[in-house]
Amino acid sequence: MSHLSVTKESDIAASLRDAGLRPTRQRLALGGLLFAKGNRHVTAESLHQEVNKTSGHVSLATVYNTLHQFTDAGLLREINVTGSKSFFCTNIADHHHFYLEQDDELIDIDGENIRLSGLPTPPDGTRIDQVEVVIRLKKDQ
Amino acid sequence: MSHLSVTKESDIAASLRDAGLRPTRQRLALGGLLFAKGNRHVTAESLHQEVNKTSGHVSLATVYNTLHQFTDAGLLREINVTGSKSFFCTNIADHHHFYLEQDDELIDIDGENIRLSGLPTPPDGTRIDQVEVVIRLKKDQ
DNA sequence: CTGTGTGCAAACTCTTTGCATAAGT
DNA sequence: ACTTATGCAAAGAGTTTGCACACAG
Repeated sequence: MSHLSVTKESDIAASLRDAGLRPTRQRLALGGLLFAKGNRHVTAESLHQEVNKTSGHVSLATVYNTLHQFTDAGLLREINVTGSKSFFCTNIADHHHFYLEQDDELIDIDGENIRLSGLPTPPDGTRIDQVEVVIRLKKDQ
Repeated sequence: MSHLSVTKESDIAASLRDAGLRPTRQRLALGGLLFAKGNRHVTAESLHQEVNKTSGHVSLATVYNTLHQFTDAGLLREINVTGSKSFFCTNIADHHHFYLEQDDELIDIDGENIRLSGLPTPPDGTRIDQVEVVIRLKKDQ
């Protein structure tokens, strides 16, 4: 339950504590990469490579664990556009995505711009958890 | 390039030939299951089990190959809602989906009912390939 | 100290691939 | 006959798990 563009390490530590997560070296390193700059879209693999180039070593298993813990804590959102890997998105506000098929890359679309009308009512006994709009883009030619 | 609710085996054979696919026993069996009844959502695994209960044996690799060939031919649409497996949908008209998280199940939403407004223009050099709306549903309580 | 967190390697799921055999035209 | 399709088993990608060791409070 925190702000998104937390820059100072102490703020990240506080967000982690709020989420019931001990601010370990690994979590601080990953949180630093994820929340320092603006909105980002990472995969476990891409974040793993990044953290091991900049901060110290973090194992891939820990990257997976941490991404899921951050997601459960509401600090990240998980997005699935391809059948294989998952993206994790640091923008937890209501928003949608362009997906550049050739580059396998996501681009945020601000949520307030898009309006959906004519949604049918969900089946009985269910409620809407999330509305995901993915606009797949192909490069011209 | 064909109709969806093809019932007769000869029609399926014709659709396959139109798509440049030889009407083999396996493709006819899978096509029969996919296109005989109304709109369906299958996974490779579910279709594999189904075909091996009803028609003769078809290997899982062939089910995968066939699903992709049918998709390339425009007879199916591939949908990704979870990071792991893919769904294949026999409804190739413009439409969207409810996703029942607890049951890992898709439900069609007719495309003409939903209207999206406020879509930003795609980045330069790209064009919209497809707009996918997935409404994730949770069961009450 | 005590309980969490981490790293490694192995396991697991879904999917793709290589190659010999079978089947369609 | 000639070509394409199939089946199997192996390999591949992405992810998860079990367990011993390390670290935070």
